[in-house]
Amino acid sequence: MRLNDLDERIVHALAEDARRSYADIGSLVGLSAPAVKRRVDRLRAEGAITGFTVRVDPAAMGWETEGFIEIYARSNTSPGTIKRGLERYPEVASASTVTGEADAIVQVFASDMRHFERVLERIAGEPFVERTKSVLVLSPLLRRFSSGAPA
Amino acid sequence: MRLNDLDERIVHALAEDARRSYADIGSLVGLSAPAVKRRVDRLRAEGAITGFTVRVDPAAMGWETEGFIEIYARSNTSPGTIKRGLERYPEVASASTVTGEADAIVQVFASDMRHFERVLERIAGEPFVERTKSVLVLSPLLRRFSSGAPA
DNA sequence: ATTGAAACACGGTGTAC
DNA sequence: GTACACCGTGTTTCAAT
Repeated sequence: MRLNDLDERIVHALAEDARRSYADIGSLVGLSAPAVKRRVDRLRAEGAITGFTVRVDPAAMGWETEGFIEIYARSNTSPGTIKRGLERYPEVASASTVTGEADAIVQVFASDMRHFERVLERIAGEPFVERTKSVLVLSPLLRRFSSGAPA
Repeated sequence: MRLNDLDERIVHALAEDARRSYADIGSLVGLSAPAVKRRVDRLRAEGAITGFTVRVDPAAMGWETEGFIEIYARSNTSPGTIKRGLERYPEVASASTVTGEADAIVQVFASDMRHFERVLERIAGEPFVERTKSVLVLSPLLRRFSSGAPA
C-alpha cells in the first residue's frame, strides 16, 4: 500500500498535532474539510493510520529510567518465542529482532534503577535468553514522535 | 511532578485512543466530561501530556527499513552537539546518549536499504562522529505505543 | 479547590451535488 | 472534489459541595 503526496501531508499534519481540525489540515494541503476526513477515514480503514494516541512525558508518568537490552537468544529460538516472552512485561515499550551479534533489541522503561534491574534480571532469566547486554539511557536527545513510554 | 491515580487512568485511556470523548473517559474513571477536560488541560499545561499524535504503519508511509546506529563520538563532544547534528536528519526518529562503549543510540527509518546506507554514511561523516556501529531491524516484534516512525 | 449540570458554539459527519 | 445542514462533542459558565 503506497500513499500519495496529499495523504502523506495529511498524516504529517496529524503526526504533529492529531487534534488539528480537518478544516485546518485542509487549508494546509489545499482540500476542504470533508475531503480531508474522507482521506483520513480511508487511511484508517487501510491500516496506514492505526490509531490516535497521546505524547507523554515519561518522567511525569513515573518512568524515570530508560534503557536498551540486547538479547542473545539460545540457538533455534523463533522470533515468535521472543515476542511471546517479552509481551508479558509492561515495562517493554518495543522490541525488534536485529542483524548483528545480538538477536533482539528491547526498549525498557522503568520507574527507577532498582525497577530496571529487576526487569533486566527477569528477562535474563527467561528460558530462551542465553545472555544479555544492556545500556542505560543518559538523556533522550530527540524523540520525534510519541514518547515511546508506557502509559 | 507526580500524577495521581485519576490522572494516570485518564492518560492511559488517551494513550489507547486519543479520540475517546471526555464523557467516555469520564464514565471510565468516574468523572463528568468537564472534569476530565479540566484535568487534561492541566496535564497539558504542566507538560505531562506533550501533545496528540497519530499511530502510523511505517511500511504504509514508505519507511520499510529500520535500524539502530550506535555513535562513538570524538572526545569532548557535548550531548547538545550530537543533538544539533542529528536533528537535521528527518530519518532520525529518536536519539539518546547512553552508558557503555557507545555515546549515543540513534533510531533511523529509511525507505530502503540504499536510503539507510546513505543516511548512515552521512551520519558517519559528521565531524563529531568518530565511528559508528549499526544494526538493521529484521522484524519489529512489539511496538506498544506509537510506531516511532517519522511522518 | 474541585465538582457536576446546563448553555453555547465549534467542528465532525453525512447527504446532495 | 465541494457546499451545506445537522448533531454530537468540546468548551465555558455557574452554582454547589
